[in-house]
Amino acid sequence: MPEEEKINTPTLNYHFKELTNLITNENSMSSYQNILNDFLEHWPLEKVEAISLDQYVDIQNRATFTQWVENRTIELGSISGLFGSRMFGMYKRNGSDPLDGYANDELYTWNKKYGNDRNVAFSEIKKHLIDIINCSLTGNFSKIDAIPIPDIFKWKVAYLYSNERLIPIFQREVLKEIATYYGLSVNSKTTVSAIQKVLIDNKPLDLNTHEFMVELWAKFRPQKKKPKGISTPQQDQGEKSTNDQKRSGTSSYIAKQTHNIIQNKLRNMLIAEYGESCVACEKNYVDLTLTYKDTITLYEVKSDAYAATCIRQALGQIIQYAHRLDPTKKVKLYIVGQYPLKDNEKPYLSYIQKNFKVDLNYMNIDLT
DNA sequence: CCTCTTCTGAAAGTCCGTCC
DNA sequence: GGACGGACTTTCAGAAGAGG
Repeated sequence: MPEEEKINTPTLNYHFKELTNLITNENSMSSYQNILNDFLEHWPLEKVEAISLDQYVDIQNRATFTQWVENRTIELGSISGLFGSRMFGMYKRNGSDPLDGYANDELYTWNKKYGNDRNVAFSEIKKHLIDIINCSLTGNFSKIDAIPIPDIFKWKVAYLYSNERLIPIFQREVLKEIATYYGLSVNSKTTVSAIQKVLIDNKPLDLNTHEFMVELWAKFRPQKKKPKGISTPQQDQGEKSTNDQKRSGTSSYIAKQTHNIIQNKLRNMLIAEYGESCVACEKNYVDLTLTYKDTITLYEVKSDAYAATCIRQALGQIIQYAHRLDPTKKVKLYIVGQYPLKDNEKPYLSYIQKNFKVDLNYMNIDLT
């Protein structure tokens, strides 16, 4: 077929929609961490060690391990539709004919290499599954490459148990592109674990695994045209919509709204005083950056109702942002909250100012 | 022997009919 | 309309074969 490349499959679009929903609807209970915790509570290693075939794969049963990995954790990285049920190693047929080239009995279909008998084959698959989990728990990812379970499923399982030390992207093509982008020369012998290592090594400190995955996926997901250089965090993204929720960890929807309102208001104030060209929004993950004469001022906005808490939350972040700035420039740091410092909070700030050699200050933006 | 080509099987990826 | 699952297609590495 000529051409013009096939666009995203519905599955992949669905995947992306889910991901962005997950990031934007922070008030929902389904933060990725909740989903991950939920999965790990349901399927600790001990339970997998005792798993039966019925608990592993079944028809019309959302409680199975494979359902959990494929569908109930879809927001953490989709493997749906990429290899059908074959990726599980063994699946239960739903009235369909035995599958050519595979071993079949009256109920199940599985890869011949696992054995001729259903039970032998399943215990083989189970052994591999436990291997994957053990390797993942201990961070021994390179050993996972050789475990004979289809890649797509294998690495999703590995991700779930990896304590977020793997990036949940599983399509070989996409992985290959990302690795190439980061300078790894990829050929058919390049292992997934090697690519994963490159991804992890390139994860910005400011992003968690999930946020980084969303960013990579937005940039590299299969589509008609390669989006050369979609917006990167280095670019000023202009005024932030207060409805447009960007990255963030665990903060609530309300908190996020407040954060954006403060950020926009401060941005407008700075532009009014210094001009638009001096003010950058979300540059290098910094909420606002003011470059004026020989001084760079970083503003980290926090939405907590107490100035001291804002300072506590922002301190680590803003110092990390500051350390990579041009050392020949003067650097000022501002932590920005909604409310002024209360008298009993002032000693906290004074203590930091006295004991750390950074030009750190606090300001508040009145929203009323 | 060595190198290049062809063959082959497994894995990966796509398409599409069925069912709900 | 979406999810599922099976048939079909493509890709790729290794084996086998052909030719020098």
